[in-house]
Amino acid sequence: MSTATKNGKRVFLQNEDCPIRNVVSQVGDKWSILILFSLVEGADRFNSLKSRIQGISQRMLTQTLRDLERDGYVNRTVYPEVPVKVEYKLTPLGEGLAKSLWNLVSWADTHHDEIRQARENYDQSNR
Amino acid sequence: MSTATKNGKRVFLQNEDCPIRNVVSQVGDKWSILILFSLVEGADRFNSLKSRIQGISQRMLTQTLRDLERDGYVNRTVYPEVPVKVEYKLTPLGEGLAKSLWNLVSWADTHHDEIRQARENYDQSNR
DNA sequence: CCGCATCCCCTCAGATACTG
DNA sequence: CAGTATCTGAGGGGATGCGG
Repeated sequence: MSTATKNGKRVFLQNEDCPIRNVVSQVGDKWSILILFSLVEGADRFNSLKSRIQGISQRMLTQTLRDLERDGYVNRTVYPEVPVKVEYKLTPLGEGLAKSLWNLVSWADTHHDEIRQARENYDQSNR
Repeated sequence: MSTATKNGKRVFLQNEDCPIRNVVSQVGDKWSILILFSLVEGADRFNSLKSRIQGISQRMLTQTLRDLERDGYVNRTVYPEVPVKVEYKLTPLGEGLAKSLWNLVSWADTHHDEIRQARENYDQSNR
């Protein structure tokens, strides 16, 4: 895991190739997970995605899709019709990622109230 | 999941309280996961964490620990010795989060090469 | 030992306008 | 329809110096 050990404790290496960072830093941004989970239900087109992911700008949708494509999570297919149609689809790698994210998402869903409660308590104590 | 449905497709709401965003935006930052996984092995002190997480600055370690504490993932205990000793420890909530992140991390580890390969291919094609 | 305060750069991301 | 280009403000995060 790009880790070493030092007096019995795991040390996380800073280096370029830490898999945790390489994956999480991509997936952890503001939009990637939402796009990923939108595409789990099947291929979809640019503007359809845009309307399903509320609040995303055209710019960020384009950019995030490019990044996801670059990492091999998403395939982009252009259908040269008029007007143009572009479809985005998860690759097997992308489906694997989404699957391994599912735990996290359902955990987040279950414990959401608990977290919000903790935040309130903390903010009240420290003001 | 803070989602609705529109002609058979899931729509992700933009609103304040999307659990996915609330959890992922915290955990998805540059350092949180590394700290979380460092603490899975047991409570630890500030400077020990600092030396285990290579490249983290004092500022970001402090700040990220505060955020994790605020969300209820981490407990902070001050031992008024001389010099002071401060210990950080996962709460049950934090342990639950770490556990649900484990899938993702091990997936990342397994597919790291595949992703790097995809990146290289993409970068070569688009230059 | 464990922080907080300050300064400062650089990237992220929204708004807007324009193309094939 | 599916983008690209440009401008801009907000904030993430490093470096450094001080304080209990």
